Amino acid sequence: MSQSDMPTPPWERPRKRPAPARVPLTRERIVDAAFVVLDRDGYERLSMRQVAAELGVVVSALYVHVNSKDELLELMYNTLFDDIELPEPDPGNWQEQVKDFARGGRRRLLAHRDMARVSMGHVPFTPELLPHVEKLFALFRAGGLPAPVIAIAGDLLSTYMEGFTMEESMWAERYRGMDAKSWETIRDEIQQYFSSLPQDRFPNLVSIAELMVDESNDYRFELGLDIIIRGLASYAEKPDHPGQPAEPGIEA
Amino acid sequence: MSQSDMPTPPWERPRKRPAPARVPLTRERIVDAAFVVLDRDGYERLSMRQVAAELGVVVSALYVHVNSKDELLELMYNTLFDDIELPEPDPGNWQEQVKDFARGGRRRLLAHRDMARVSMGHVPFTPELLPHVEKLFALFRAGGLPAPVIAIAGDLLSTYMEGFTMEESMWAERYRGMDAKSWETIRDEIQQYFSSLPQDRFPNLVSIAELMVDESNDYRFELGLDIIIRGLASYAEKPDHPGQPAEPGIEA
DNA sequence: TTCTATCATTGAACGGTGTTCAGCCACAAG
DNA sequence: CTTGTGGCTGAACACCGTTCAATGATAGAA
Repeated sequence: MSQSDMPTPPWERPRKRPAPARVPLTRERIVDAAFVVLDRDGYERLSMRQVAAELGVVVSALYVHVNSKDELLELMYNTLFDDIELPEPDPGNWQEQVKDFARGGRRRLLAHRDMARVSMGHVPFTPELLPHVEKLFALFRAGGLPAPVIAIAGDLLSTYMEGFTMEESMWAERYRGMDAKSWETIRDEIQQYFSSLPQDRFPNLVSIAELMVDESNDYRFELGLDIIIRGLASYAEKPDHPGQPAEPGIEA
Repeated sequence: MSQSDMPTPPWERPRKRPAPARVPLTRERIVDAAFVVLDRDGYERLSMRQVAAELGVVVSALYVHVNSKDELLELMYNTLFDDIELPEPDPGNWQEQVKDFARGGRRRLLAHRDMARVSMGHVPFTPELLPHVEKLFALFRAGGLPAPVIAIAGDLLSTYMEGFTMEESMWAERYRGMDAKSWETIRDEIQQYFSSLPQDRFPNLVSIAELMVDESNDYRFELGLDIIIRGLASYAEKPDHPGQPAEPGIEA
């Protein structure tokens, strides 16, 4: 550290390996540094230059290991699927298994600041992500869902996960750095704003507003999940009662 | 046009009002120009400077009417709700009414290139948008949905709309400017890629893949919509059979 | 040990971006 | 005719993603 700042004395022959000097740059170290920047500064300030600075390196060094910022963001997106262990499909428990998948997804998205924004606009169709999609589809299959329903169920689930988390973190971002007390104040102000709307023109908004502020995000996420799962389950071909595979366009 | 390029002859006294010279800048004209740029160049190239150029004006002139690029994007987002006419709630037809709302939303999102990206990350809670939210909530209310379900149903529907359309236009963007023939080729390649996956490791992916390529986006969107509506309807308090308001966590 | 080839890393540059601000100039009010 | 006022200009600031010639250190060959 401080040694390298000293001028080299003339009698000191340059050593073979002066030190482990620099840890070599790798894709993994770059992704790690990107997460440090993301967590500290947020998505808007996540730049190649900041990542390079975090690694104590000049920006162009990054481009040896990563082709573009887009590619770096994709690498960050891929980490969402690291260490996921989807369970063996259990036909009697597929609904809870699917829910657990979604809960885990939300947890991972919330683990890094603005991660939902990184995730948005990526599709898990890269080769290393396909096994996970396959296992999710297996859960749906175990539930007896017909093929066309499975083909859309993944999108439905992941857009909900990402969209909900996105909204969630947008609010978190807007009031970042507030202590619990001023957040209480804000919450009251929001609630009061909705309550102050003319009751005759916005009856539903007014009556719903307190729910949207009072209920925890966990509860709301869980409820949305239930709605989706119920909708999916309504298409299940019961092993006991086959037929009625329920074409779209036919009302329940 | 060409006259203004000519040097002014010395005998020509400067006229009081040489012409209606410039149409004055307004928020509306700026938003219109922004859409021209968006449709022509896409989201990535939508910059304040490009919008200014489109109006034949220097970039800093925009900031007299618009506080930031973010505000301009919000103005663009708000146009999604222009001229929407939500119908009077019909309890017997609420499901179709809600679907129509979603279909209209998708149509509007697809009407401008990359509009889904603009929309993403905005929440319809500005004062001018609240009436539309109110009317949507009224449809849910007419369907007999309990308050907590209504409070999440809007999010569910809009994240699906935006997420689906987003994915849809990402594919469109990737193969922009291709004629129908080469698109057929691409489609075959995608299908062949999925079919070439090892059948023993990806049985579901392989069997679903052809659906995801064959079925039209319209069909898939409609199916996802059906799933959501069915899930919502399962929470409806039937006027005939009250009770069982269906708390989340209770399986259907 | 010395030379050499390779490749990660540097530093500078290019052409963009959002945003600010002192000044200018046309127009409307007094 | 004078005086504001306010929309517009042009220049500047501090960033951004990306490229590329030159450099430096390392590993292998001689």
